[in-house]
Amino acid sequence: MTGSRSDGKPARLGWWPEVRDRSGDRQPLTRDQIVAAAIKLIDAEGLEGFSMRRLGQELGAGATTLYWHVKDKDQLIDLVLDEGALDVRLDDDAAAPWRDRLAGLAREIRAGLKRHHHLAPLYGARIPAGPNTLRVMEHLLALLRAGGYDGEKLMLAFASLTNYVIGSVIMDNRALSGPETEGKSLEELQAMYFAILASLPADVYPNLVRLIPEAGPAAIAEDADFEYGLQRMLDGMEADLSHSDGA
Amino acid sequence: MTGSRSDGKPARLGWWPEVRDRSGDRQPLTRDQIVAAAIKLIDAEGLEGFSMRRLGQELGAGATTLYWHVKDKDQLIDLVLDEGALDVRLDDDAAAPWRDRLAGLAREIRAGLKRHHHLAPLYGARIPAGPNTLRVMEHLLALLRAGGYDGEKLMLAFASLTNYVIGSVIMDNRALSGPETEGKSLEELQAMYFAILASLPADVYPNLVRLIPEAGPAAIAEDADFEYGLQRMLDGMEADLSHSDGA
DNA sequence: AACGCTACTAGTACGCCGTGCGAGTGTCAA
DNA sequence: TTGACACTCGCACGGCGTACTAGTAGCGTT
Repeated sequence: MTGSRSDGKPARLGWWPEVRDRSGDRQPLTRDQIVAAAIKLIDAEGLEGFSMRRLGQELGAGATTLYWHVKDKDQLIDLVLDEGALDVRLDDDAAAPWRDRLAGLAREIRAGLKRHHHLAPLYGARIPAGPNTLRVMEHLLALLRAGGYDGEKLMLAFASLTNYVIGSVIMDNRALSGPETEGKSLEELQAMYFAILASLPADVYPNLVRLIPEAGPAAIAEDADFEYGLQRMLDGMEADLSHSDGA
Repeated sequence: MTGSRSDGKPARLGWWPEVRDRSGDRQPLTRDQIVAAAIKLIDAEGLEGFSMRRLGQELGAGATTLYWHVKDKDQLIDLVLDEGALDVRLDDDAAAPWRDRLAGLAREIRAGLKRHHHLAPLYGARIPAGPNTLRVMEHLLALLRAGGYDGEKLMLAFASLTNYVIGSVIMDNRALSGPETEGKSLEELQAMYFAILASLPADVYPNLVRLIPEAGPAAIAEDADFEYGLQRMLDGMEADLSHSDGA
């Protein structure tokens, strides 16, 4: 390998500045590679650690090289959101009861969003209208329609459901203000939050102080609050639909 | 007023470089002033236009002066959130039906959050545990408890409701990705979004294409979607409570 | 074999950003 | 008069997004 002289090329002296042989890694960067690396970087380091320079470094490329494949940091983020957060499997069982299918889809979307939880703050800033997003939206709309939603109410139900799902994801991922929260995990942050609530003056905030101890572990479990609100909203939707049927 | 010589101080020559007389504006900067100016600046220019340098300039102070009053940009943002977004009036009518009081409070919180709509993306990043936030939380908890919520379910209902309210605010304020959205108003952004949906291939996204035309103006009206989901969730909550009562 | 076109890479530089540091300045108590 | 304190601010550092421009590799054409 090194210094072989019979490959048809002139011998090269090791200490002499050679042209770098890049025949091997010459396959150029692709946008997909960049997006994938960005997702990986954000998952690993959070949004703080994500910069164009850093991403280029991660790819073994110059920072400005990325700008040939991508217009903007914003555009890259849109791609990341659509690729990373909205890659949701949509294989629901058409034979199952409508309500269960709807709940399953809502859970699926939530799980997709939570899969890359550092992206959560971005949902509040951008509407990614990419293929994955549109596919999920279309699927949800079709399901709502299958349950009897139509016309004006279809849009209202659609918006309400997405508002709730995204809201629940965002609320799960917020960093507590005040105390130092740098390298803390979500569980640690939650524990800190609970400690603060418990330490409040009980005469001013009687309900806040009692909230966590009274709730017990079941209410604190992952997805418990999401599930409760989801079921209540579905309750209301079913009732509303059957009421409209009767009218 | 100008040049009066009888005030006990030596006469000053107008053209001679005097020590700046700051006895008038010498009242030092306060944290409250800074927070108020930050809110005003963000309201006027959005989060993009908000920087410590810019804020200092707005206050006629050096950028680094702010750091005597405030630890961090992050800390300042926490203060801004608590002051600006959570200053909600909590004067509800205790004689009104429980459900109406709850709906009113939810609307009030939403309206407070929307009052400074550029702050919306920040709700997804920070939990402000300041006095205003805590006051609103306490009030909502008390109201839920008054309706019959208790123990484990109190926390679940509380979280579900706040998830939904905040989710709805955030979703209202997102900028559409893709097209240029720089100086656009929210209405213009919404119109652009609708246009994109309408332009989708109808064979792949049949429901998305029909969504807006079929929904009509009533479904697009401000707060219409929020109100629908809120009512459905309250439906479900009431049903759940009465069911628990009976059991 | 030579040329030119296109796809792609990357260094430099500009104007922002948050903020640590240290040197200042006015006020008031001793 | 002195000294402590409250408060202000310029400077500088390292990092950011990205416009611009000069480059290089590979390929199709001549």
